Amino acid sequence: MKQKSTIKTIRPSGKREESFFELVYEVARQIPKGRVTSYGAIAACLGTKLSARMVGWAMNGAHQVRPKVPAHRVVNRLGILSGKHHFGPPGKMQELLEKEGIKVKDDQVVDLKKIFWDPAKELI
DNA sequence: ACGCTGACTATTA
DNA sequence: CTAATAGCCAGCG
Repeated sequence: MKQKSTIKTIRPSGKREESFFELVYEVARQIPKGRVTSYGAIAACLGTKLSARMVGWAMNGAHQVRPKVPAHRVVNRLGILSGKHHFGPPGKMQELLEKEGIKVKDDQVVDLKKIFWDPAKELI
């Protein structure tokens, strides 16, 4: 897999392109500080719960999207920091989470059930 | 237009 | 937990 970025069409300069990604970004920005959510939860909120992969794919472009998207608050259903390697320097994602009060142990969020934020219920 | 890829999830073994 | 399989869908060559 030597694929490079490939994400560019998501942000046409000067034109607000409403795509699947934009919806993911909006939901991700709504995540309260000190809380986390899963790709499946976001996907479910968008109506495409069967396509959690697309959420992760969207997060891939979140780095270049403004305003910044708290992708570090998005983990997989087990609370594992599956996207830490895409965050740039490995360990940065965990550092950000711990900075917000989220405990991370062995690349996995502690007390996931307590800090889990469901967009389908909290965000209407 | 077709095939490949991917930061997921669920199920089965 | 791991490994394999299947489903899902947008973007790119």
